[in-house]
Amino acid sequence: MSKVRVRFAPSPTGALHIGGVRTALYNYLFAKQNKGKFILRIEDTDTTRFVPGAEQYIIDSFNWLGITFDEGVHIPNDKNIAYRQSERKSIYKQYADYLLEHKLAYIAFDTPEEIEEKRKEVSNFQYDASVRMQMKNSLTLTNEDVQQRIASGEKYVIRILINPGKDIEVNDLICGKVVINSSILDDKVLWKSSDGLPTYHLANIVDDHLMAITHVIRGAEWLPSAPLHILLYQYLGWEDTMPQFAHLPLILKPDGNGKLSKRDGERLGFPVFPLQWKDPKTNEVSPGYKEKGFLPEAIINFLALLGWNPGTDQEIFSIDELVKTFSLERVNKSGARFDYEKAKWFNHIYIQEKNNSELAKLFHPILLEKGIAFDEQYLQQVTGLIKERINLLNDFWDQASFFFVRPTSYDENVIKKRWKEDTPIHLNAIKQIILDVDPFDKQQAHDKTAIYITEHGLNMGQIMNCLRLSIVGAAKGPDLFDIIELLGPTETGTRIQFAIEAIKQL
RNA sequence: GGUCGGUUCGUCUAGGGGUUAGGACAUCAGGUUUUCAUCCUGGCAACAGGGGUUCGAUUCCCCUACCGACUACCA
Repeated sequence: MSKVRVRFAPSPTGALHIGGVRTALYNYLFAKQNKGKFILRIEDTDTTRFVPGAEQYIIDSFNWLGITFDEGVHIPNDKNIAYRQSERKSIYKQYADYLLEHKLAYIAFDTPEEIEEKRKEVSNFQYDASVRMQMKNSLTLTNEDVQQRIASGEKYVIRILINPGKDIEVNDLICGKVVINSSILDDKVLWKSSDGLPTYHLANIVDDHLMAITHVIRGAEWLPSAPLHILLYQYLGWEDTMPQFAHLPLILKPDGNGKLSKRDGERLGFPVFPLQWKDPKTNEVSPGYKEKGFLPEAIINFLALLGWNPGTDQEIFSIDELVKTFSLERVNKSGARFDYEKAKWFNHIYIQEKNNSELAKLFHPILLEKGIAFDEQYLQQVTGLIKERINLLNDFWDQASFFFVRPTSYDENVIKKRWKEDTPIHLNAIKQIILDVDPFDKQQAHDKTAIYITEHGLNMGQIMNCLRLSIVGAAKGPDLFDIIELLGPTETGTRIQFAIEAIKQL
């Protein structure tokens, strides 16, 4: 068997959708597993939908995710091969001409408006065998007429000629054998003279052939056009090297019906793009997983399991393990609903797996943004204390702000429930106890505080919570004496003082 | 409308002619942490419906329902 070569071929019409990321991931895993090549090809044959910056966004996204390519638009190659279809423009026409010569395609002059009109007149109008002899094309017009129209600059398209009544088999690696009758296919436009560019169908088949693609792994929305593609391989005489197809199930909305869309993310409050994306036309900004505080490894793991499973109970997979374990055979046929909660759970797991110094680095941007000066050693210690309490990197500030700034407010519920008239007296006493442990020792400070509380016949929960309140500002956070140790006795004393003053005012 | 595909806990899924239908997320309850979160333990919770085939169907076959994709000079 020839060497595995697969491709991811997005259209630069906007940000890379999470479903596209999964498609690319499965291609990547398949390529790596088979020691094959993974190619990034940009399918920009629709000039009207081209969005500047989209291609770079796609590349940036894969860089962040750690999904790498062997060939592609962003990788220089010495053979001077173009991986952007707009730059391969000159390649396609000859294949359309070949089809024309062999009477497997024909020239059609019907304008988009005329066809639109037909669609209004006739319900379920389809440009196919049933109507093509009533249309303006090289099948109905004389050769001279056709030549003259072309010479005079009349716009035309080249359509594939599909003979009705033939069963076409798609042997899909995931869906199995799917049989479709050619009668339901229309004579699809392959090439248009208006811009000299092929449509998706032609460009895709020509490029896959020229790039020696062995497996086409793509979204299930392509399954209905697979028969057309197979026909094209046959027409062009490339049947023996035709790639194998694998159509991936769709990613569905978390609620309701239909496939996941950008709007669902906005509506339900989660990203659908890897990186933040600013639409150059509308200036609308959509959040990305990165900005939300996700780790790329977590996204990869989550996406890998959305539509595929190893057949075991294992859920946590490194990318290397995925490369080893992944198989197209175990990809599901049915669509999978997107589950943001589970994505967050994966992220939580991956955060725990990082060591403190790695993780601390990921918090730098947050502190920088807040304008907080910090000591790396200190940050790493804080990280160690709070890491198990967060799901997203962005939860950091919520869980750790008090390590860097004094509380500016105190949780009213805690005050109401715990703060008594004599609380300040006892807190002052405890403050002194902590200050007196010199050099400071966490265990000693704790024990002496506990002794004080029992000796005075006080309620442990009440006093400890008030102490926490004055240091943290709320009833949350890691072990109180761990916090005190990091903050230091002096800062702790100051905070107790501040809290007593502030709460007195209330 | 037509073509194709799909349907196991709320969600992702395992399983497969005889199982207490398993796991994970979410959720609920206990425990730990004198806080909150984590963590641990446990609970709730599913084979879309109807016909076959069979001693026996969630599993195989057919039909129905529902869901989805596609049906462009878009990809």
